[in-house]
Amino acid sequence: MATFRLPADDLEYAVLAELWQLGTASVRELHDRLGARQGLVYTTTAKVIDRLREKGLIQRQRKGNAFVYRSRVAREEVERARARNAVTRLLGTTPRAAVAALVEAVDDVDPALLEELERAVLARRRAKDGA
Amino acid sequence: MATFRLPADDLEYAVLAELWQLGTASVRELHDRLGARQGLVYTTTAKVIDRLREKGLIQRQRKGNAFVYRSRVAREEVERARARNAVTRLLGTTPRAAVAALVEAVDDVDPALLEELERAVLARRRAKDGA
DNA sequence: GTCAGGTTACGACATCGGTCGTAGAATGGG
DNA sequence: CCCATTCTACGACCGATGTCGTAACCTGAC
Repeated sequence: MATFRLPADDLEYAVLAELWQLGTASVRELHDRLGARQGLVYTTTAKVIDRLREKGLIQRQRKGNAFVYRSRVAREEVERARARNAVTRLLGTTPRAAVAALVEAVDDVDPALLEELERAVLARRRAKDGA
Repeated sequence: MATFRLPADDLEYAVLAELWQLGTASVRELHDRLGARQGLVYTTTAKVIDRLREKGLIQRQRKGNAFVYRSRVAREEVERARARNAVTRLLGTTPRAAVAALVEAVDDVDPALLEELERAVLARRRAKDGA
């Protein structure tokens, strides 16, 4: 059975996520925490970080002989955009079937999140009713 | 605010979806329904279809001077894989926050699907309890 | 049999992201 | 002041996908 396209590892996003958590970090730190774990060489991590900077998603500041980076985008906003994007793609053609597949996927990835999902749905509904 | 990467149009998936719906279709038909709507030229649609064939996701059969195509993969299976994939990526780093963003996204894309989502969650939970 | 018109085959180019190598720049120890 | 260490800059390549253009191909009508 042909696998239906495995997307990239999303290293860029991983870097952003790490920056959200750390606040600021040097290439070295990010590499040790991300790139190295995946067997990548230092310059690979550096390149990814640099492309993020080119896109304006992160900023940097000289510190000693290196730079420390910091995210320029709010985590929530990016999460929202990502989710929005993924959901839009997923629900494009067959919304109902896709919703079921979505729930199933969440459960598969981590059963505990199914409850979380239920809570989130209820919360969202409450918010709407209230509004 | 820098947009966080707009993915491809997923023309390949659109073709697959169309084939699931139509059963079989020629390049011409698919192009009129998909490519043309996006302002693409005929050969672009044809190329996309041909790459799908190379990957073994669809098959074809001569009919007159053209080919008619048919999907080789089950819709459910692909939907599942796509959902699985998207959810895995989304929930990668910050599961809880991501779940909330997910629900919000579903609601934004189509409010009616929020109920559908709730139903799906409950159904899934019932299925698990039963199991 | 021939030819016009639709169809297919396929090479080409662009972009994006992952991946690396090399070369050049900055720094700190001696 | 000089060198080794570290870091940055950046060009290069790859695979996937979107996008076309051109050339070859087939078929049906005459």
